Amino acid sequence: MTFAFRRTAGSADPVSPRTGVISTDRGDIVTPAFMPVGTLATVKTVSTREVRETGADVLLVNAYHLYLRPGHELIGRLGGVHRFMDWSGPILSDSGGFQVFSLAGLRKITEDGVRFRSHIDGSEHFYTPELAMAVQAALGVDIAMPLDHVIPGESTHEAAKDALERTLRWYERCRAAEPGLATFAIIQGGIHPDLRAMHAREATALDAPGYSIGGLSVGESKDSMWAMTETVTRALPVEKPRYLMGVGSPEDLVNAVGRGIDMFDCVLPTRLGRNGTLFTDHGRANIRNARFREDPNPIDSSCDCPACSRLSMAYLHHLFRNDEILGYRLASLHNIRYLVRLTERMRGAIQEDRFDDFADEFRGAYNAVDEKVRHEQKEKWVARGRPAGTRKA
RNA sequence: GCGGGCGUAGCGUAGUGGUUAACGCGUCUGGUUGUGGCCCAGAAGAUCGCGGGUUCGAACCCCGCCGCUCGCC
Repeated sequence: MTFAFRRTAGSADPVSPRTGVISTDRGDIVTPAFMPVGTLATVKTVSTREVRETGADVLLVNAYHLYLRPGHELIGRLGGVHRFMDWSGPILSDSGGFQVFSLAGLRKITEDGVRFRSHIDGSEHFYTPELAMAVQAALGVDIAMPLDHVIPGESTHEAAKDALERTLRWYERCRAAEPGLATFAIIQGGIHPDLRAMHAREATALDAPGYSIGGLSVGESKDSMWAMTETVTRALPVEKPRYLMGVGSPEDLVNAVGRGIDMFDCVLPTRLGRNGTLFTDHGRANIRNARFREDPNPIDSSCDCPACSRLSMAYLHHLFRNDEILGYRLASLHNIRYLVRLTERMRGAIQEDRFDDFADEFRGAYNAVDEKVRHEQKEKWVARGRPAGTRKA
């Protein structure tokens, strides 16, 4: 299996924006890249052909979910996950470490692995680094994640240190179990800068094909999220791809690329899409809002997704008001296309060495509407004689 | 025509003498970050069918009227 990353633009500063190309047997991934999430071997509500048309190079699937149902061995017998879901491009799988942490019941973590109960039927399972890798190998993915020990965001230094040391040991077991798989190292450490830096340095010494930053965007403040991201990217080698797991929103993508991140995955575009929230350059728009009832314009006139190129906001509004499935699909496609297009725009800006200007302009326009909404809310409170910015007691 | 039942927010209902009339849906507005389409949070909205009476106090008790509904001629 081939896996290679080459930078195509950007400086040698490890905490600065860059573009690149990841080469795999199933094609190239140009970076910065947004990876649509297809947890259960489906990007919810949309076909792989439609996902391909958004311009996404790579999809994400989840080993924990596919292990529990329908089973990695079954998918293996059917020719692997690419064939199963009909996606010929690269696929990255998450190991399931996060899901064991967030979904499963009765977790018991030992040095060997983690015993947990399925969130589906309560059945008991023992998930080990070796099993996580066997699952991902059976799926036949192009990039794998090691099993990591995920801990709550507010964990103490001691607990975070213990978890990251275990994650390091598990990483070595994962690579030994499936040496042929391109398996990234996941950097943990909670919100403790010294641990983050230490983990990044130790993982760098292991010469991983790429580095994932885990355990962020789980409730910590944005300030500490970006501080941790910088701490980690500063300690990572420039010539390897960096993947910020589970992030993010359009603002997050811009902020992360500015700090040298190359890859993202996030459920936000599809989850928000299913709930009627659409990304635009002027902030989020809730298509259910009454102001769109008769709006003949597309969501975003500069967008080339199926909804924006042919349909009005009034129609999308109508679909959502009636809980029509087509609405979920069109909104998901728009949001994915929006994030993919955002990565395209950022790549252009990096190549032309004007990323900072792009980022400033983007933030100004994207936050303008939020400011307006906040202002209107404040006016309403003031009009009711309530102190601005407070809630009813 | 006679007899019964019912009229409470846009809809469906709760409240049968005691603070400021409650709930669900709907409406309006936020939220959602290594995915269950859910869910969470907040807001607006009611001259309790109309008129009169009893009472310190009425959505609630009494009378009349109006409307809907069921049954019987």
